[in-house]
Amino acid sequence: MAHETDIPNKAYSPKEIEQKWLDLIIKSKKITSTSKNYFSISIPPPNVTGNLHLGHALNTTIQDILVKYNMLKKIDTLWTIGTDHAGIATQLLVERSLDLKKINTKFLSREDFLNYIWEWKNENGDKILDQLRRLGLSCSWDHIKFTLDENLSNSVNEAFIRLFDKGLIYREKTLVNWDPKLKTAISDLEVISKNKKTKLYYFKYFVDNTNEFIIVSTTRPETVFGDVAIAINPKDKKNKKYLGRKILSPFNNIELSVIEDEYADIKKGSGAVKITPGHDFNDYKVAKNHNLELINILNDDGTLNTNVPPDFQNLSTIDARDKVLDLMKQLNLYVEEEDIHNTIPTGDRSGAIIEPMLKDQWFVNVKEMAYKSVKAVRNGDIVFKPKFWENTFFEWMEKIQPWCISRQIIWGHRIPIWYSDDNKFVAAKNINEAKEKFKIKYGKEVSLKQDEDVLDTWFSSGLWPFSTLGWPEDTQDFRKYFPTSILVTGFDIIFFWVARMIMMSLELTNQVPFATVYIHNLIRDEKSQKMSKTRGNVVDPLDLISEFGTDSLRFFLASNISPHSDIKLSQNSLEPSRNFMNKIWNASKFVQMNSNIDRKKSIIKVDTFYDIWITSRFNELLSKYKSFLENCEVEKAAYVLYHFFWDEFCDWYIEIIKISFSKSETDDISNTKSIMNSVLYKFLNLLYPFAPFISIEIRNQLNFHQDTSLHFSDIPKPYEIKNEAKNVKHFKILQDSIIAIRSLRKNLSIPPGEKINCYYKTSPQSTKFIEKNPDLFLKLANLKSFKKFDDTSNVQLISNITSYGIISIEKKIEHDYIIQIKKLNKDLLSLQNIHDQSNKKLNNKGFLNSAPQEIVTKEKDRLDKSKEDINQIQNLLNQLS
RNA sequence: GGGCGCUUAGCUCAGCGGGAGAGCGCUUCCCUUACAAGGAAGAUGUCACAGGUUCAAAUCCUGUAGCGCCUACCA
Repeated sequence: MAHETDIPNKAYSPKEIEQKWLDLIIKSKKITSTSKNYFSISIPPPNVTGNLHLGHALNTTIQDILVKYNMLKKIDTLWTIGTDHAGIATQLLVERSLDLKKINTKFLSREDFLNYIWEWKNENGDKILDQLRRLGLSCSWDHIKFTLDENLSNSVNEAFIRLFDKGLIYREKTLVNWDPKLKTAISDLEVISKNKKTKLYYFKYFVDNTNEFIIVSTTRPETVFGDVAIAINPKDKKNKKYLGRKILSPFNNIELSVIEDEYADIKKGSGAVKITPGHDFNDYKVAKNHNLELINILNDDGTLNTNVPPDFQNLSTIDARDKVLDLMKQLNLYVEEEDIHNTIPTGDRSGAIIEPMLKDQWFVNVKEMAYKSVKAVRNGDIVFKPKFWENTFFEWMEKIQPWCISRQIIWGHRIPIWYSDDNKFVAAKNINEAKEKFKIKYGKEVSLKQDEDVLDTWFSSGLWPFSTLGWPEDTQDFRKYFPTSILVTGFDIIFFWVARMIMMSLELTNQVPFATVYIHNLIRDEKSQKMSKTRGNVVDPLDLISEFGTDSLRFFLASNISPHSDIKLSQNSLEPSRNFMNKIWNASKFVQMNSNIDRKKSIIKVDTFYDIWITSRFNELLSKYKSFLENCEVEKAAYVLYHFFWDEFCDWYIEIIKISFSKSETDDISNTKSIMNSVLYKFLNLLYPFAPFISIEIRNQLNFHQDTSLHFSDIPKPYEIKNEAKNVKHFKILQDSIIAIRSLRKNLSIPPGEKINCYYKTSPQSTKFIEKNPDLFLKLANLKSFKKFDDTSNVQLISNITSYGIISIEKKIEHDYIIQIKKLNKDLLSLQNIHDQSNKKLNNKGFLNSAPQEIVTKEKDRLDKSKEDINQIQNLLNQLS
């Protein structure tokens, strides 16, 4: 064993190389083509507070491969880049950092607070973009978008006003999801149901001040102050007698009536349910139907308000619950409690328990928009890949609720609604327009104030594919690149984002936002756990890049995409990709060392059987590669690149041409050198979208391209090949024979260094081919001689069978051929299995009648071949016994 | 509760109607001047289970079991 330190470093080291080419690779390249053909993507904008994680890396690598592939096709390509202002997340983050500086945001004016946030944004907002740049993405880096930029804000206002004018945006006082920690309304999507173990409590409520009582069960005793009724099911015989009777609430002396409603479930709890319409969505509906009043018992911060007895005021709901329970016990109203599993609504950003609260908020009526969106997907105007995601999309769209879009925070697009003192309002882009509109609508000029709230961040994200292109202005970009070609994103934001983009786009532009939605999966750790800071299992892509190189990371991601399962990342996941880069690096070194040819002079003639073979294999690669990428099958394209290069170009082609290079230069040899260079160069073109850094470096080291300031810019043409079939078959003879000899050598424990005599027995055509290329066989199998076996010769043999004939070596006394006998027996067994299967099929009339002719022919050939091989192998075994 | 997906080699996953595949790991041999991050030769599977459709099923259909994800107001 040599020590590692003794060996000069031959491995590919990506670091300097990637630095060297980064600028060139990310430099956006404008193709000025008059063709209407285009390829455009709008990136899922990362949060401005974001930090690069593997999800971004996967998502952008997929997009970049598609973009670079289309650039190779010389198609006019646009990939917009930018960030999302991430309203709540950003505001929270800046709040916290101000808190550290002892600045209390409660005492800041809106303007001052906003200034602080902008300051933060200007200092830190490019971090995620700088990190993304390191991946070598071909985005339009010179036109970075931000959802709060003037143009995009203009789109938001325009969208709001148009939807408002169509009556699709409206204001309503209703129950909303209220985050008491953030003190804002949030949409139903931002509420996460968490399963928790809680208790169900049973209480007595006395009827009409008698001794009769009804038992009511609840998980939220603290809401007793908001109760307005007790509901029972119409079919509930047990409780029916209480109908219409009055119950005096023991807590605030409010009279509760016992009402009948289908909502009450006989099987749940006691069958009687208290109705708290101020803080429960179901109860709210019941109350509406029965014209019940509504009591709000909570302050905006979630504590109990002045509608509850003084002792309970300003308590948190949790404290209030304990206190109510105590009181219940004191009053002898407490019956029992039961452990149950319950789902608790929590805020996705704050983690706080979400309270239904009665509030005035802005909503989008999305019902009709959702219907149109479903239609667009159903009739194929938009296609999901993989298709099964369409079901998820339909399911949500079909039960979609009005979208609450107003948020009581300051970082975001301020709602373009202007109020008069008497609460009349108009929607307008600015104060002047508002005044004009107000005058037209109400006939008077008054002072107006803009709504204090801002819009849900997803409202602006929903416009992203066209707002980034300049909509509503009739810009060149919008005309040229919209609808975008494809959206690449994770399944986790199908509802948040994809669905809303489709709805907004159809409503506002009358076009789909993209033709295809490509949904990819998540990256998890090796135990298949989600990566999260709390688990501490987050892998930083930048760490992977410094350890393995960007190209390795990209190639790893590209080759591990899987429609059905998440990508699992472990310690050595990137090794295969790194090894592949190293292989490419070293093979290129070989090409370089053997490229003493004049490239300009050499005319490529595909002549020798191995040149024909490798170019034929390349053509196959090329056609698969193209069809895979046209279908967004990135992982399959990566697979064929890998196996072409490693298994075919390196393991066979290079090994063979080495042998001819060791001879004195002939025309054939310099021709082969040209082919070798050409195949490598064409391969690099195809590799470029996957591994841009190493591709460009090798291209320039080998002087494949005179102008080093250029990207790769071609999809290579296939080779024109003559006599392909015959020569490919010859190549197969060579391969099979070599493998058979090596196998024999191994089974007989003949050292690799020992030259041996070898024999073959095959058809006249194959014989002719072998005789023409003796040295290839001698060198590749390390033989002393390779001769045609003559039955009359008096040599004893040990043999292997190949698809083209028999390969044998001389039997010697020292050979222990037990292993070889075992191998031949194994071959025999599998041949017999094939034989029996084929025989059975061909004796089956159903098969002969129903199967396609080509399958039947194939089966006959298979049977014949297996018969022949079985005979051969039995002979070979006889020789050894 | 509703929906979706998965179950194939020791591990991670392709294949999705006509001969069971890849990468890693494993066994044996080899530092052969492109590459030991390498080369060569190998071993390894009732394709979850049960029915059905078909001349033919890992592949299509139905059911069962287990796993995962999404979704839902359970007082």
